[in-house]
Amino acid sequence: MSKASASGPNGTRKHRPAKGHVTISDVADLAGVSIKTVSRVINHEPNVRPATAERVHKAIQTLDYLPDPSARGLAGQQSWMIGLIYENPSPNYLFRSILGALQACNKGGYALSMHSPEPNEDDLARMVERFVSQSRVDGLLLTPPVGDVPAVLDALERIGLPCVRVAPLDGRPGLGVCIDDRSAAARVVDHLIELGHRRIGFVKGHPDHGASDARQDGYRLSLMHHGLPIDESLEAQGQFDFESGHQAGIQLLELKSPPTAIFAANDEMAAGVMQAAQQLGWRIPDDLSVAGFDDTPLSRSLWPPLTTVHQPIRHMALRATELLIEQIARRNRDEPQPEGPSLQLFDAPLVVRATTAPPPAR
Amino acid sequence: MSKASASGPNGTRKHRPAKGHVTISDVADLAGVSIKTVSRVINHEPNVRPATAERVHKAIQTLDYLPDPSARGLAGQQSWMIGLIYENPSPNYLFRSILGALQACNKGGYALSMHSPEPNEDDLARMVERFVSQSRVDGLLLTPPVGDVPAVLDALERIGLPCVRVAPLDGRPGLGVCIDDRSAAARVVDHLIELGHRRIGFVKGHPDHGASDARQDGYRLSLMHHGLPIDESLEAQGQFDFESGHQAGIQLLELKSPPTAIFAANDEMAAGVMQAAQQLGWRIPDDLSVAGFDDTPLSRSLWPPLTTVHQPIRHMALRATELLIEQIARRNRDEPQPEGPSLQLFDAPLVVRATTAPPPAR
DNA sequence: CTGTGTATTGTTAGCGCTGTCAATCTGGAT
DNA sequence: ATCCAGATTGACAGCGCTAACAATACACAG
Repeated sequence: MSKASASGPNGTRKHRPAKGHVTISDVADLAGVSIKTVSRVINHEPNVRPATAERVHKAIQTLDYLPDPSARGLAGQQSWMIGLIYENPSPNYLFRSILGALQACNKGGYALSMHSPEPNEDDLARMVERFVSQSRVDGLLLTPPVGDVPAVLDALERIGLPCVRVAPLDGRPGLGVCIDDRSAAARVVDHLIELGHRRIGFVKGHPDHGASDARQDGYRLSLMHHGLPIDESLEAQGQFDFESGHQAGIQLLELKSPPTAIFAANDEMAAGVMQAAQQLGWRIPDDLSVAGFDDTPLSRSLWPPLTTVHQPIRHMALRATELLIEQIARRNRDEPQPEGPSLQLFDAPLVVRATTAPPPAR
Repeated sequence: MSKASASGPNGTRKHRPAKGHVTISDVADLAGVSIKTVSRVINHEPNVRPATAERVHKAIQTLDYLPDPSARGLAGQQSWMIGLIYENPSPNYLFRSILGALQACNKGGYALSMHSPEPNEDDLARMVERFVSQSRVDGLLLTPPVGDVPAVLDALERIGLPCVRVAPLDGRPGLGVCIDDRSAAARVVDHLIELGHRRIGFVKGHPDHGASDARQDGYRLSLMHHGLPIDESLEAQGQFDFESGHQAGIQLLELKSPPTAIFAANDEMAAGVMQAAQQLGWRIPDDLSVAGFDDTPLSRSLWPPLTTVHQPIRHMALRATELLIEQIARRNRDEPQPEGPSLQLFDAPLVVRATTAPPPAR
C-alpha cells in the first residue's frame, strides 16, 4: 500500500519539499501514471495512448514542469549540450553565429557551450578532443577556420561525434552550410564592370581562411568572363583586418597605373582601403569605387556607406544547428546518416550602397 | 575482502566499460581511497591529509579525470551554470561581455548559459524567473539595460539568487562593476575645451539605457566647471545607433549657430555624426571635432579614426563573473554576504585619435 | 596505558531521470 | 470462450556525484 497507492506509482519525494522544484514524479502523480510514462511523453517515444499523453501534457502544463537537464544528461546518453568551436578573428561574424546557434538550441532544448583554442594552441585536434570529452557535448558546430583543419575533422570522425561545419571550403563529406563565395564575389565584380570599370583591384583575405581563395576565384572568373586581363599586380594580400586593408589600399593606389575600383574580400579591409584612399586624396566613389564582403554593421557606418555582399550568417548558423540536432537525433535512433550532397547553400545577395559608381571620365 | 581490496572501497563500475569514460571511482581505485575522499579533494573540502590529497591529484592527472557536471549538478545543490541575461542593442558590447564571462567561467569550472528576452516580451521579471527555474543557474550576470529593471531585481532578490550587475545605474545595494561614466564623459569635454572649443554639442543616448544620463551629466559638469553656458539646443536626442546619430548630427549642424565640436554618447552615434558632417561638407577635424564613447572596433575603422573613451568591457565582465562565483561560493558555505560598497570601478581612459583638433579660426 | 577529542576516511542513501525488462491490457483470429 | 501478438504501462536499477552520518585513526592529557 505504501508503495502503490499513497500518492501514485512512485510515491512522493522526500527532500527539498520547500524548494518549489517540480519533478517528474509530481507530474506522474498528478496525471495518475508512472514516471516512465511521463518520460515517454517528454521524449516523444512511441506507444503511448493519445488519451494518456493528453493527461500527461495537461499535468505538465499545470505544474509548469521542466525536466532537469542534469538528471537527463546523467541518466541518458545525451548531455543536451552542443559545442561551438570558434577561432574567428571577426567578432561580428562570431556574434551573429552565436545568436543563430542559440536560437536553434533554445528551440531544440539544447544548451550551447562555446570554446575557443588558446592563442598559442598548436594541436587543435587534441584540444577539440579534450573539450569534447570534458564537456560531453552531443555534437559540434565548427565555424571557420576551425572547420577546415583536417586533423580536427579526422579526430571527430574517429570519435564518431556529429558535427556540422559553417562555411566549409573543401569537399569533404559531412553536413555543412555555406554561401557560394565564388559566385557572390563574381557578382560584385560583374557589378563594377557594368558600371564601366576596367581596372579592378582585389584585396585578398587571410591565406588560412580559405573563403579568401573562393572570393579570389570569383573575382578572376568575372574578369575572364568579361574578357578582361588578369593582372596580378592588382591583387594585394590582406589579412581580413582593417590595418591590412589599409596597407593593401595604399599599395594598390600608389601603382603607376592604379585601379578605378577596389574589391576587398571583406568589409573590414574595405574600410581600410577607404581610409587609405581618403588619406591619399581620392574621393569615393567619384575617383574610386570600393566594394566589400559580409555586410557587417560596419558597412553601414562608413561614409559613404559601403557596397557589399550580404552574408546571412545568423540564418546559416541557425540552420547548421538545426541540422546538427537532427543528426544527433538520427544517431540516437541508430538510423543511418543520409548519403549524398549535404551542403546547404544560402543566398548572398549584393547590396549596392554608395561606394560604387562609374569610373571617372578619362 | 571483496569489499576492501579487490579494486578499492567502492568496487569497479559495471557499465559503459568501453566508453573511455573515467569516473570518480576509477580515480578512487587508482589512488587507493574512497570516492568520497576524491570528492573532498575535488571540492577543496578541509580535513584531507596532504599526502592523501597528493595521491588523489596524481591519480586525477594520470587518468585525465574531469568530474561530470551533470552528476555534480544532480547530486549537489549547484548546477555549475551561470546565466547571462542580455538585451543589448550593441553586438559589440555584448560580444566582449561574453568573452570576459566565458573566460571567468572556464577558470571557475562553470558553464555559461545565455538568454535574452523575446523582442515583444513585456514582463521581464517573469521571463527571468522562468529562465532561472528552467535552467537552474546558480547565479546571474545582468548586462545593461536589464540590470536596471527594478522588477527583475526584486524578483531575483525574492528568489535569493546571487547576481552581479554590469554597469548598473542606480545605487541599489548588490554587487556590480562599472566605469565612472560621468567623469569619463567630463574628461572628453575637458579635452575639447582644452583644444579651444566653446560651443560643444552633445548627442544623448537611448533614454532607457541610463548610462546616457550619466554621460550627459558629465558633459554638463565639465561645461559648468569651465564656466561655459549650458545650451539645451546643443543637446540632441539619439538612440545609441548609427541612424539616430546621423539625424542628431544634421540637427546640430543645421543650427543657426552650430557647434564646433560634437560629443556623442557612443561610437555608433559618433559615426553617424561624422557621416552627417561629411555629407554637409564639413571636414573632420578641420571644421568639426567629433568624439565618441566606448572604443568599439568601429572607432578605428572610421576615417579619420575616432577620439573616444575606452571601456574595458571584457575585463569588467570577467571581474563581474568572478565576483558572482565568489558570491555563489559564499552562499554555499552559508557565509553572510559582506556589507558595504560593492561596486567595483574600472578606469575608462580617453583615447585621443584624429577626429579632435582645435576649432577653425574665426 | 586508558580515555577523550579531533582529524581523517569510509559507507550509504539518494539527486531526477532514462533504459531494460517484465507485467498488463487490447483486439482480433481461432 | 480462448489464445496470442502487439500495444501500452510500470517496476526497478542505475547514471556519477555529493550530503549526512558512521567509523576509524591519531594525538595527547591524565
